[in-house]
Amino acid sequence: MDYLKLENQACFPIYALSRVLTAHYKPILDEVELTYPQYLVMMVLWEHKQLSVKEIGEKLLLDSGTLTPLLKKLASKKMILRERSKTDERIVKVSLTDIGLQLKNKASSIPEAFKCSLGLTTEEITSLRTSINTILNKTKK
Amino acid sequence: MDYLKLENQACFPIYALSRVLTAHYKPILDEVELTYPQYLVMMVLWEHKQLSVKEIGEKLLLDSGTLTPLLKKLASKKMILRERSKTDERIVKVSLTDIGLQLKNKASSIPEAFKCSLGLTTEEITSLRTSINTILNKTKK
DNA sequence: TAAAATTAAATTGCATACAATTTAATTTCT
DNA sequence: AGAAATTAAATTGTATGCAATTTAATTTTA
Repeated sequence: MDYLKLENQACFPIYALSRVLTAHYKPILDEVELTYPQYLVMMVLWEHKQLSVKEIGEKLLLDSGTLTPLLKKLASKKMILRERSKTDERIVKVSLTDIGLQLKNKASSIPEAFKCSLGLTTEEITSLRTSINTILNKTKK
Repeated sequence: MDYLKLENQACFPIYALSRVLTAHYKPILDEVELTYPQYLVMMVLWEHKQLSVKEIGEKLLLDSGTLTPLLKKLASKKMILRERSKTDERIVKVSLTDIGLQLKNKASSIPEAFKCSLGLTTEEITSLRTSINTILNKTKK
C-alpha cells in the first residue's frame, strides 16, 4: 500500500472534516455574530462563568497568541469582560457581560440547527464523538 | 443534557484533533521543509503528476484563495511548476519539478514516523480513517 | 532577601482558511 | 457573430493558529 496516497491518510479526513463542520456552523453562527472559535470560548464561559486565558486555552487547546486577539474581539462586541486579577497581575480573568450571558438563550437552538444541517442521526454523531474523543485523549499528550 | 457544553460537542474534538495531529506532523515535516497543507499538495501531485489549481482544490477541499499563495510558496522552493494551460488560459497547471519528484523518496518515511509519533495501533488508525471518511462523505455535500 | 527561574499574557511574524470581489478567458445563447 | 453567462485564478480583507520572543509579575532558591 502506498502510504503517501491521500486515500490512505487518516489525518486528511479529520483535517477536511473539521473544516467542513465549521462551514456547516457558519450560517448558524452568523445569526449570533460569532465565529466557530469565538463560539467555543462563549460555550466554556457559559459553563464556567469566569476563567483565565490560560484556563480557556487548556480547555480549547489554544494558546495566548490565538486567544488574546480573539478575546479582544469578543470584548469589543461587549460579550465578555477582560480584567487583570487583583491577587496576581499576570492573570487575565475573562467573564461574561449581561449581553454575553443573554446570548446563551439565543444560542440554545444552535446545537439542534447544526445537527439538522449535518443530516446525521443522533447515533452517528454520538458514536463519532466517542471514537474521536478516545483518539484525542490518547494523542493530545 | 446541556448541548452547549463542550463535552457534549461532536465538532470540538474533531477541530481539536485536527490541530493535535498537525502538531504531531510538524517536527517530521520540518525535515522536508513542508507545512501540513503543503505536504497534502505534494502528496496529490506525487500521485497525479499534473493537476489544475481547481483539481487540487477539489481533492483537498481548498479554494484558490488558499491555494494560490500556497502554490506560489511551493514554486519558490522549486518543488512545483505553475504554468498556464496553452489550450485554456484560465487554467493553471501544476506539476512537479525534479526536486519535487525527488522529495517523494525522502517523504516515504513520513507515514511511519507519524504513526510512531501518534502511538496508536494500526487498527485504531484504520478504524478511525474509515469512520471519519464515512462522516466526511455524508457531510461534504 | 536578592538573583534566578518560572509563569501568564501579549506581541511579532508567518502560514493558512475562506468569503467576496475582480480579472481574464471561454462557452453558451439569441 | 456578439452579448450574456460561466468559469478559473488571483486578489482583498478578515480571522484564526502557532512558534518564538518579550514583558511583567510571582515564586523559588541560593
